[in-house]
Amino acid sequence: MRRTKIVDILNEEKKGEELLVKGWVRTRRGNKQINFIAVNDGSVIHNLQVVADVEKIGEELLRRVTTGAALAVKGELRESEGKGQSMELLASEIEVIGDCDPNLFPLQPKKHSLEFLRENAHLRFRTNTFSAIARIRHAMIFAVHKFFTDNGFVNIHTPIITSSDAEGAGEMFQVTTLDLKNTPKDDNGAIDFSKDFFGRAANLTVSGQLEGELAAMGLADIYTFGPTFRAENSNTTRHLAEFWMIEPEMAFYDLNDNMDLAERFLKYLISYVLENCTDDLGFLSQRLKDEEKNRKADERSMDLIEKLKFVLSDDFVRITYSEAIEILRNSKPNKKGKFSYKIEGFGADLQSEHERFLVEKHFKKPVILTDYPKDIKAFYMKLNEDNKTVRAMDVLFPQIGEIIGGSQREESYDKLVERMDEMYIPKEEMWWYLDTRKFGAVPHSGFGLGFERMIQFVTGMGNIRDVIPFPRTPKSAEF
RNA sequence: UCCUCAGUAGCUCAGCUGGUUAGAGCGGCGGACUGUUAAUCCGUAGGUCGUAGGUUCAAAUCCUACCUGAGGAGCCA
Repeated sequence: MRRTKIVDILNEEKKGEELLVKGWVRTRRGNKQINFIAVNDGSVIHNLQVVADVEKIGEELLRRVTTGAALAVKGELRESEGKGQSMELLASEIEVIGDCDPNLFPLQPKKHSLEFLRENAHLRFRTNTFSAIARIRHAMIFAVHKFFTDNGFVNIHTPIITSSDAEGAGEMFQVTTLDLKNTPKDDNGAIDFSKDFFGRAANLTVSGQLEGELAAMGLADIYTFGPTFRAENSNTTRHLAEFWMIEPEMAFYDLNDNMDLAERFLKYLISYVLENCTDDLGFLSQRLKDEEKNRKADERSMDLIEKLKFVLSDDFVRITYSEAIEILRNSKPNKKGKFSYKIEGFGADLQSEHERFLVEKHFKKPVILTDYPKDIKAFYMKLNEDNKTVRAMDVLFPQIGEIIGGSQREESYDKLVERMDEMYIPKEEMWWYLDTRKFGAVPHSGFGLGFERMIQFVTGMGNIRDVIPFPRTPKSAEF
């Protein structure tokens, strides 16, 4: 007999059928005559209630039906006599596939803290919250590929190991096969990487952008979707040392085209999840509501699903950095000295408190900031005519902050070289990048979306370590 | 990396202005209950009070260092 997934039982008319169900026990309760077993098989957030006649199934076997144990249950699907569910499986036969010692199994049929579950990341797929997040994460992975495929983009696998250390996106993890206890030295006493595996120093990538640009200069519209590594000692709820990034790069796109695509892309992902992950979103939404009960009324945030629909319904606000500075300079908190960092005028780097003010208080919707001062942005961004600002764009979301960073790229060879000199970027190593500005250079643009931050927004999870199965952060690489 | 807070039973936490034998709820186990929904009721076991040092007649409680975790900041996605 073939096993039926619980998701299919709930979605299809199977009343009266003899079925085989396999899954893990969430809870068992009952009395001497009858037991109720909540079984979950990961296919859907809902459990299937298995009804076991104690005499028929046997007390001995039911004793082994503990929270966490794996079962195979044969029985007839029928309408439930109880109230909490419409269907239930009346067991004719139960097999314990895998026992689970209730004294040792860490997960109990009760609420656990997210911190505790993080320490038990190997088992947290058994919980409602994490199975919901995992299914939503999967749906979004699919939606990313679908969006770009439908729009004629080509997916490019950019290298995970790179030898370029000029990308400037952050501290890098070194990759080496040298014996760390006995590293070869050159004449100056420095480590001689010519003896290393690649014949040069190598790192884990911090961004696929530069290679993505190469591909866009032939395929026109490409995107990458891969792991990215930052060795920054960042200890926050929105940073990981290993995270997944989506980086589209488009030839013939200017900054406006870039913003249009970014907005359309984000809205597509949200609407895809709204349409396809109704049950899981509903669960997470309720979870947040329960959590918010402990908070003061004015600190409570919008319902998760409402919040997602709200983002879809409005255009994102698009303003320049200079306009944002003016708004902030004249804002109440700035005048009253409520900001930790006072805004005086052009040139200031926006702090999270300022971004949050713009998004959550002033506009109350996602904001795209453009045309930042060149001094606080990367070398490859296209210089504006004012010679002061660059065609950068940051998409700011409530709670998350910067979810997308992008720009129109500098396509002029001379200007790019000038910027690299100003910022001490070694040109020799970047000959291949500069080549694209020599041979048929065209205006082009792109952006990077932190995938986990997007999942945070969609699931409402406060800590980024809870939206990736096995988070890598400073001092933490368990599992 | 900086600031703040926390670390006591399997989990969530109380005890902390030093003073008998360290508590509760949940979970586990045993029992009761003819349909339960985080079932309910009765009983029961379970602790090197994060680690190391110090102060004291006496430390879960005070001090120092370290480790771990959380929140915020910076860096960014």
